[in-house]
This record gives sequence, C-alpha cells and structure tokens, in this order.
Amino acid sequence: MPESPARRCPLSSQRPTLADVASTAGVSVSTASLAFSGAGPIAAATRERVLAAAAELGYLGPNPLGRQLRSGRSGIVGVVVGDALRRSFRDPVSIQVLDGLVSTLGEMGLGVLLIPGPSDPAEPPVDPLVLSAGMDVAVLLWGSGTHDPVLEALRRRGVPTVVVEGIPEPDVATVGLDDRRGMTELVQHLQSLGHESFACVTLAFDRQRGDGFVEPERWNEVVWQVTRRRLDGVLDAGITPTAVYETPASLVEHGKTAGFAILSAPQRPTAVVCQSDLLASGVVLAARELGLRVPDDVSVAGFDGLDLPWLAPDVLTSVAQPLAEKGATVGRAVASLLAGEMPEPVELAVTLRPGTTTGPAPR
Amino acid sequence: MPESPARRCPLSSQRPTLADVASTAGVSVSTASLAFSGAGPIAAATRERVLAAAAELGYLGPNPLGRQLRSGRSGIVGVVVGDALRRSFRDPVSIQVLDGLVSTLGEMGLGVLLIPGPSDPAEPPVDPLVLSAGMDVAVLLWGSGTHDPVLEALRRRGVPTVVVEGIPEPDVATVGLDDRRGMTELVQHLQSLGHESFACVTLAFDRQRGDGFVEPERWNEVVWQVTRRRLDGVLDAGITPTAVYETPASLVEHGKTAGFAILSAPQRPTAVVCQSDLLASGVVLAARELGLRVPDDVSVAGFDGLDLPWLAPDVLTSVAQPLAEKGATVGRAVASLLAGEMPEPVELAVTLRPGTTTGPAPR
DNA sequence: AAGCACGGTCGAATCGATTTGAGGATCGCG
DNA sequence: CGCGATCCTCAAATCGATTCGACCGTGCTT
Repeated sequence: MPESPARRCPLSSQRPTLADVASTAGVSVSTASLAFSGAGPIAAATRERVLAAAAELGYLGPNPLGRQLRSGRSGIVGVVVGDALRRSFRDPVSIQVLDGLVSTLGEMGLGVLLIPGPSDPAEPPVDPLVLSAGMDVAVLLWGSGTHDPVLEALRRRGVPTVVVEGIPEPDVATVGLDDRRGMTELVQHLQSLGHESFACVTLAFDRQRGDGFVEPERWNEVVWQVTRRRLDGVLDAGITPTAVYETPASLVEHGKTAGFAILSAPQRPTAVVCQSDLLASGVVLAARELGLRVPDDVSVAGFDGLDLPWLAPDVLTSVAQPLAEKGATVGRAVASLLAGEMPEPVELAVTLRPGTTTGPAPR
Repeated sequence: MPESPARRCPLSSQRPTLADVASTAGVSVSTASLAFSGAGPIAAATRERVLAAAAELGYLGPNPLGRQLRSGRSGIVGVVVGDALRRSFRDPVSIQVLDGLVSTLGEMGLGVLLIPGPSDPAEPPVDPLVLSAGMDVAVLLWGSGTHDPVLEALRRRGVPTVVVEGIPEPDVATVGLDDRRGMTELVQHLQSLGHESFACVTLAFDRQRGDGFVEPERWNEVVWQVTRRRLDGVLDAGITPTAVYETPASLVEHGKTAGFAILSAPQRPTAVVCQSDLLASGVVLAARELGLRVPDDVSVAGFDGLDLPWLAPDVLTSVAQPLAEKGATVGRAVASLLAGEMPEPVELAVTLRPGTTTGPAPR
C-alpha cells in the first residue's frame, strides 16, 4: 500500500498550506478543502485523515486571504466615523449605533473596520484606508456633507456605500432620521409652555468646526446635513432664534461653553434648544453654575434621547431617536447592498420625550 | 502598426481587472501593474497609455484582495475590546487608547478591525471574527485573564498578538501598567491624610461580572488581571479594607450603586478607593445625594486620570495613566511583531494626581 | 443483466494582483 | 561596425484557497 511520499512540509519552509496537508494526507487539494469547509460530500474517514495530517503538520486552518480572493469578498465593512475617534467615541450616539451595527453585522459574519473620518481641517480629508482597504461595503456613520470627499472617493472605488443621516442620492443607500420634524415638535412643545425667546446650540456647520455665535446670514449656509436639518426644524416652527451658537462637536464641555455664553448675555432667552443631549446637558450645568434654576428660570432641551444618569435628579427633555434600531437598519442596508440590491431609503421616526428640564416660561 | 485586438472588457462582464486594462492598452499585465504600483522602471508614455486605458474601461484600481494574497498581508489589525462595545465605548479609557492606536496604526498603513470581546457570560466566549478574520496581528485591549479563551484561539491560529494589561507570556507582546504600585501610593497618600478605614470599589473579578460586596475569602480569586493588580496594590499598603465592592463594568451608574451601598452601611469608611475614575465619580455622586460632603465627610479617589468636566467644581483625586502613550506603545509593539520580532514587555508608569475629592480624615 | 442514481474523489481552472529573471531594443562609445 | 551598458517590457510563476465538471465505483431498480 503505497503511502504518499513521506515529505512533511514539501517546500514551504514557512507555514504549511492546504496543499501540504493534502499531500501528507494522500488526498487531492480539493478533497482537503472539502474536509475543512464541509461544502460538499466527503467520507468521514477521509475527513479524519485530512484533519490528522493537518494536526501533524501544524496547519493553522485555511488562510482567509486565499478564501477572500476566491470569493471576491473580504467580509469587512468599513465604517467611517464622522469625526476624530477621540471625539466620536465620547458621543454615546455614535457608540450605540456602532454597537448595534457591530452586532448586526457580526451575525452576518461581517467585521467592522474602523476608519477615522475627517478630523483636522488642515489634514487631507480622506483617510488612506478609504482609498485602499479591502472592504465589501462602506458605511458613512454620522452624516455626510454636500460633495463629501470621502463619499466621492468611495464612489470612485466603486465601493457600495450606506450613508447615515446624509443626503439621499440614487447610488448610495440611505438611513435617515426624521429629525427635522422632531425639532419642530420640540419647539412647538416649548411654545405651548409659553416660551417665545429661543436660543439654539448647534453641532458643527462644516469642517471648520466653529465655536461661537453665528450671524443670521449664515444660518442657511450649513454644509453638514445633520446640523442643517435640525436647525431647519427649529425654523420650521416659525420662530426666529435670539441666538444660534455653533459648537465644534457634541460634547458636554462645548455645551457648557455655549451655555455660559448664551445665559450670561444681556437678553437671556427663556428656552435653549440644543442639537444633542450632550450639548444640552452642558447647558444645564452652565445654568446651574450661573445660579439659574432649570426649568424655572430657563428651559433646556436636547436631541437624541440618551440616558444621562449624572444629570440626576434632572431628566433632560429631548427628542429620542431609535439608536439600536438605527444600527440594525444600517446592518440590513449593508446586507442588501451585498446581495446586489439597492435598498430603499429609510427614514426612522423620532419621538418627543418631555423631561424635567423644560417647564412653563418664566413671568 | 497592429493595435491589440479591439476588445474592451474581453470576458469579464463584471468589473474590469488589471488584465483587461493591460490588453486594452496593448501591454502585458506586469507592465500594467508597474504603471499602478510604480515599483519598477516604466516609460512615462507607457504609463500614460495604461492609465488612459484604465480610465476608458472604468478600472477602479488594483483590487486589494489580490494584492493581499500576493503579499500575504491584509494590513488589518484585529482589536479585541474587552467587553461588549456598548460598555467598552462608554469607558473613556478604552476610547482614548483605541484612538491613539488607530492613529499610530493609521500612519503605518494599517486598519483596525473591531472585534467584540466576551460580553454575556452565557454566550460563547470567542467571537467568530477571532477565528476567521484575515488579520496580520491581534491586540487584546483591556486585559486578559488566566487561560483567556480569546488568547488561546489566537495562538492556535498563529496570529501574533499584543496583550494590553495582561499577564506577560513569552509568546505574546505585552504592554502593561505599573498600576499596582500606583494604587499603593494612592492608599499611602490617604494614610498620610489620617485615613484608616478604607472601602474599595473594584472592576469585575471575572466573566460573571458580579455586582455587590465580596467576602474576604474571594479577594485573591480574581481572574481578571487588571482588577487583581489594582486590588493587590491596595493590599500592598498593608491595610485591610472594611469592604470590597465588585462592579460589573467601569461605568458611572455602577459606581453610584456601589457608593450608595458603601456609604449607607452602618460602619462608613472615611475613604473610598476605586479602580477607575468613572466608578469614583459615581461614588462622589452617591455621596452628594446622601448629603455627605466630599472630602470633608468622605474622601474618594479613582484611577486613570481622566478629565471629568461634569464633576465640577470637584477634581477627582486619581492615579493618572498615560493613555495616548499607551496607544502609541501598542502601535509600536504591533509594528515590531509585523517585522517578525518579539518586543520586550513594556510597563508604563503611572503618577499620583491629588485632586479635591480627598482630604484629611474626619474627626 | 442492463441501466441508473449517487456518494465520493480528483484535476484543473479561477480569483487578481505582484515579482523575478530573461530578453529585446536603443544608445553610446571605441 | 561591433560590443556592452542601459532601459523597458514581458512571460511565467506565485500567493492559498474554492469550485465546477468529470470520473469511478457501488448498490439498487426494473
């Protein structure tokens, strides 16, 4: 019974490959492949033999790179977080969506490749990974602007893309939020409480990420879609804010700075509407430090519907967005793109959630 | 002059490949490859021709998968975050290290693949990505336990690995922290302020992630290394805590729960030493809500050295660890592994940073 | 007994690029 | 005019697996 020639690890001084295993086991490469993948009929005895040979040679299992080339799939989804990681990850919204996304994609056997978004306006706007990483699909988390350079690059590479809270376009999948209407409802709620003078604390207008009051002329020159829609939502209610304050990022400290600026100004508004809960909680903290009572002296509202335990005993009035569902929806859109379809744009609903930081207008 | 046969996109109904471009341009595949990679001498005119052909065919650039197979490298570093993303990402420590890591690796042309660590004790402890993703190196962020199943799996696959704050072992690179000594110094600092009764709030002991007081018998049965070292550091100071409270994760709300439990117990300690700043700030909040003055009635200290603006006007006494440097150090370790070397274990220094939440012991 | 279905195995093609050593053209110089 | 040096270009091998179609026995059907 001629056993196959007793060459263990024929040429490869390196790691053994499937071919080595096959030759050691005395079977063909295809059979060896079958033994591992299980994608075809194979006799139990044969599989045993292959597995034994693999163990003997110290074969570490099929090399993913080979499989990937063959299948044309890397199993990797590139997720562009819309800002420097340091900032993005301090934002519970990004995190929760990312978490939902990782879970959903994980169940589909896909991994998430983290790609930093545009951070410093000075730096080149597109991370090299966007240009070269082997990803099956890309996700632009957290908005795109008009003529977004990252989106352009992905288009040029022909990478199917899901844009979250961006502008719906025919060649990309879109998962949006009904945040514009949500903001309008929030303002109307405040109006029904008697408020007439409103200040707004917004997210960044564009890559410059300004930090300070914005003149009315610029109110409709917002590049970043999230900021734009939420501001438009406020204006839709038919009011004219006494002030609009732009912050560079959705962080408590920026909210606090904005809060101090707004609440210590000569004509203080009775309500401050913020584009995120973190900004809003910063404003609440500023108010407290200024000795103002919330909501007796000033009402503060946010957006996102986060749990902020350290704001206790206050509960922020907010517009809640379905964070986990957002992640799952993006996951489904990714699956759809992978299947070669172009999913319909989705717009998730938001719900007004009154808390203890808003109340009747003073006087 | 016989132009190559005018077949645009010869067979491939799919995307054009380098071969298609080459045949359209009337050159060989190798030459076409050179035109893109630039790794060899090529006439300017030829390159032009290849590039023109590529443009004409709508060639989207070299397929990363092909390149990866050839080079044997995916350019991807798998980062296992030590907990469910949702929780991990609410921890500024993980985030800042991850941020530093992504930057460092990004400069080296490497991408970060996010791999969820063990979350639910019920679930299988190893994410499928650990078993199958095509990564060049893996990083276990945030500690490993003894006989960590994830580490075992990576070993079996032969993936070079960096372990952060784990047990130094010969076949993995290690980046550690001198947290044990830091904790001892912290306790000594409190002792010098006259404190004699200490309570400890710890991170999770093991995958079970208990939530409550731990009997002294179990104090040396800690699986999770980070928890173990920091607890040992406290014991090194020669004290016996009046209580040790285990929390399931480093989050403010868990600190708060622990704080209520510890501070409303019959014999209240004068100092609470926490294994993270988030836990410590939870304890501060609990103290405030219980009407206790910090640090007059009780001193609270943490670990990590974070900026926690919303704790204002208090500044947490803490032991600061060099977060950005940690990320960079891990990055260097990864580079070293990729170069085929095994880097020496690194132990980063921590520094005591007194704040306003600790003071002389009462009475 | 011929024919058929089927489980099991194998050979060869394929995925898409990189890389090496060989070879051809051109040029300069003796 | 010949020889060598230089500069490009190309054919072929390679990376490591998957997969399709062919092939070959068995065992069962009619």
